[in-house]
Amino acid sequence: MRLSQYFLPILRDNPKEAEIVSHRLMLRAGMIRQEASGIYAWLPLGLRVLKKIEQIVREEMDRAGAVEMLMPTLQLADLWRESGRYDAYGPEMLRIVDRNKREMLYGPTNEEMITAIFRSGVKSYRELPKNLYHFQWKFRDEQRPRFGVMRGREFMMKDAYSFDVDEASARISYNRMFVAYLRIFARMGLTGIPMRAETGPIGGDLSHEFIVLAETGESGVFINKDVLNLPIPPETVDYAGDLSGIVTQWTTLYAATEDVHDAARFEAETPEAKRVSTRGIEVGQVFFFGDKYSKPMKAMITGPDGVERPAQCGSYGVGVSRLLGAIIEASHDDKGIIWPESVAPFTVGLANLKVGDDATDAACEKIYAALTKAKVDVLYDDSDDRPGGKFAKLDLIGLPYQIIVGPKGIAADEIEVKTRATGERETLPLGEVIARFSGSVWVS
RNA sequence: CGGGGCAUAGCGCAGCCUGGUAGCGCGACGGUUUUGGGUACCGUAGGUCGGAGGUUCGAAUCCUCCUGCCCCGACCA
Repeated sequence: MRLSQYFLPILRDNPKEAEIVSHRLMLRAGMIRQEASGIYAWLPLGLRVLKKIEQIVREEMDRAGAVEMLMPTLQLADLWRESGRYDAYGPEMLRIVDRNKREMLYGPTNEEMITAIFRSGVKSYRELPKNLYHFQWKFRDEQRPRFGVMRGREFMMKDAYSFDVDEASARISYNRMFVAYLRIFARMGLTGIPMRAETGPIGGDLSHEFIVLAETGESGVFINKDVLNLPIPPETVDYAGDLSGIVTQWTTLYAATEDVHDAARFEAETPEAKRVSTRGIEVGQVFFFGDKYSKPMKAMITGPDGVERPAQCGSYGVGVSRLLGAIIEASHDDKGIIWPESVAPFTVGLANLKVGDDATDAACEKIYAALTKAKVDVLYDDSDDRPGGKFAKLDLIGLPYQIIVGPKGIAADEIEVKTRATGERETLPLGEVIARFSGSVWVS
């Protein structure tokens, strides 16, 4: 992409409304624009990252055996009356009346709808288990939106719903999601730590929140720091096999948010030197809730014994739009964002330091064409901005690699390649730069 | 939802107390400079002062109401 054709409204000053670093950087880097309190337009650069995150989640969900679909944002109030939640949900739910005076709502979640869909299509235990998911915008009319996309009113969420014949098999479904979540966050360069969460009236041990550690996080957390070094399940993990060993490994060491924190137990289980008390951002949650919706909504399954029982269900959320904020909180410096390569909006930023100089222009065009052909995402800064401005802009938007082409370097057949994360620079001849980034053996 | 604040040019702000018809920095645009970590100089454009009403000869400025936004707390993916 040529910057001259792109839409990248960089802000040089900090907008006064942005308090925390991820919010400031997203506004300054031209990723989002606020349209109303807690509601954002996703500008081209922000949308690219959102899509990258979505794709990682999709790949891991599919790998774990879940099936993608798409449910609408608007739902009928009557559906929510079936579960009793229409009245139970407070003013957080945005209620809408259509032209025919039908009561509707902008969905804050989809348990009711998925249960209705499921019950119309599945009747027998032979068709189970099932896990259906979608990516969709949700709306919760928060009393106090803040922190940019980390706590907006409109937000993108991946929500999955599992259906099983009994609790034992539901536990297997739960474990699959648990393992998939470990991989999802790791692929984004985050350590998503599963923590004991409140299970509400259902009880049991099948509820975990996945938390990314960050000083600016909204909840206090207490962990045994060894949990940070546990192994992430590999891509080849067998989702058809027994995953309970992995789940046990990740749930044995102490890790809990302040709501469920048990100080006495923390101290008893965790050597003093290993105790860490910090803050975190919730980026996902896995939850088994049994027949909470399937029972009142009569989503019945006939078992092998011929008896009908409500399906045993769980739901599994990932805060997709919130993850942008979480990743930036975890990965930035005083110059700007440092994107992990897996979610970066572009892999390479190509800076032409002297647009109009024949040799520099030609070298940039050659690199741009070669990398584009090799399917490397390149943002080519072909503007006539000052060199200093280009450097600052590339550092701000945080692309993993910068290829810097100027007349001085070209004269010596030297092109500078800078790695954003480390600040490391090396100079290479043009041919090697192209080979390095377009070769199939590229090592980052 | 309780408490506190803000609203003046694209962004950040001054002017308001003590009414006299709007200003600064950055950015944008046009030049000069040909430049390797947001360069310097010259010039230009851009604002119904959030909205409505009121007081006054006269309101960005004083009064009332409304709207939007932010911060602290309670609440939350």
